[in-house]
Amino acid sequence: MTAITRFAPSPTGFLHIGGARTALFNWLFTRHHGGRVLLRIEDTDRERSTRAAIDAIIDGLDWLGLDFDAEPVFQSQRAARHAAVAQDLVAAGHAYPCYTTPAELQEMRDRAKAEGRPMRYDGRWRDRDPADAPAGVKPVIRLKAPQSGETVIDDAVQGTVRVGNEQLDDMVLLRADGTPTYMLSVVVDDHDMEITHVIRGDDHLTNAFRQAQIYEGLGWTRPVFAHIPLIHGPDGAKLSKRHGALGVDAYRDMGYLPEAMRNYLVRLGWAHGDNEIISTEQAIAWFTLEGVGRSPARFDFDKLNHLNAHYIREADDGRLVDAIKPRIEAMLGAPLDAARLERLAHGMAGLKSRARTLVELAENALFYVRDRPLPLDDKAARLLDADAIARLRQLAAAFAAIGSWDVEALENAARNLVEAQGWKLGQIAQPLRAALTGAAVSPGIFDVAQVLGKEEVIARIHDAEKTAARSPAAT
RNA sequence: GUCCCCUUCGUCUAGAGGCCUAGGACACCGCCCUUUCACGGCGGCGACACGGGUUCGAAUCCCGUAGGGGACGCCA
Repeated sequence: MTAITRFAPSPTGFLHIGGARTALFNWLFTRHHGGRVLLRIEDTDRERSTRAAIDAIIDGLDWLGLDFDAEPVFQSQRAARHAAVAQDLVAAGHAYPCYTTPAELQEMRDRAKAEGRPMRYDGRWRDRDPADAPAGVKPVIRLKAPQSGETVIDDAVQGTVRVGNEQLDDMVLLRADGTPTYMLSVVVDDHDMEITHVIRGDDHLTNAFRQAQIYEGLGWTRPVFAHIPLIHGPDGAKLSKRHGALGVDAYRDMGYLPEAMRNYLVRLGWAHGDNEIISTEQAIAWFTLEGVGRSPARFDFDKLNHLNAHYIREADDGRLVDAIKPRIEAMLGAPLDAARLERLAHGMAGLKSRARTLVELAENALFYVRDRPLPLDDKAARLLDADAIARLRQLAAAFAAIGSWDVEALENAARNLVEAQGWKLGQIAQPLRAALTGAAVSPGIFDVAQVLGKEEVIARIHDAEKTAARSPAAT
């Protein structure tokens, strides 16, 4: 099968997580079946569409690693084509000018509301002679929709969905000012772009009925529709700014890796057996519409974090250093020199199994590149009591005597000292950790010492002695 | 209100009539590993919304009920 799909956001805000998933599904689907994914910017609402939003969306898609097979189509530039199609429909007798005034429409709306039924245009100009047109009123063009029978959609995700045609009315195709409405634009663009599969959020499911009627009037064959469930917030309601409705750029800033994001998003509403860790290649190989669920899913940061931690562990050390460099420089307020970057690279193996996000990774890595003397957190300060300092002094002497500065030598030196003195390893390992990292938690302390180098280790131990002397830690 | 859709552990889900005393993952709780914290390993807690059918047999099929969501514009 050759598939042509499209992702069609309206640029009235950032690319939110639901849109990102819709884009992902379209992308996966076409990459799986072979074909093309297109991007169409639905910017016909010139009031609300902004260049900044367009850039944010394209930028977000790019970060997620979703590429398109052609330059984006801007819907606003196709208005003339849309209007021409509407006129064709009028000529063919499938649409007609309607001179109903806003006041009359309001009247219909009020009556509908009073009678407890949805507002439906009553078709008063449907078969009326345009010669009756009141002077000075610009008409809208409405579709002459079927009034009986039903419209049926065979949705690839939702199954067969049907609605009685009496539920639908003659929708506006062209506004009084001659501009096309969304319903018309979408149909014409999808047709002209030769879209074979329309994969979009199921908030569009009811629109599909009306669009099907337009296809009908035009005599065009319609694409396969696939309406995927929306992503909901933790409370089960539509994702709003209150919960996770952030732009994908916000997730980038929070330190998520694009591959983690893709893995998380593809598992939201789609499954392939019990597989959880799914590479993009794997997802392409496995992705089909049959695997898409019908019920909405809630966004869950815990699971995203878990996946992100996994992909951080898998990531190349150099890439991670590059990723946290700007974050660390921002925290330090100064650029990192080559020696410090080197330290980060060497320390990365121990760092990356302990971080769920790049933000955490950067924070945990800070001690490697900070200027001496290191600030101590409360727990570290408490670890460095007088006894601990005394032990550390002996440890420093043992370290100073080490010839080959490797992890094994460091650990042996420490263990020998512990044994000779009848201590427990923790009695020097924890104070050493406090002295070298300023915290009670860190990667393996001999690894840290190895990465820091002999000179720095001895110096940091001396710093700790001085600090402790200045303000004796409570016991 | 009307129409449409949805309903398996707290969350994401597997399940397409017997393989289900319902499986996996996240989270949570233990234990192991261990100098700390992670990682990893092992184990635990925990769900078929409810009520009727159909069937020898239902999480799976049908009908109701309840709950949730979405759509009802000369917005997209």
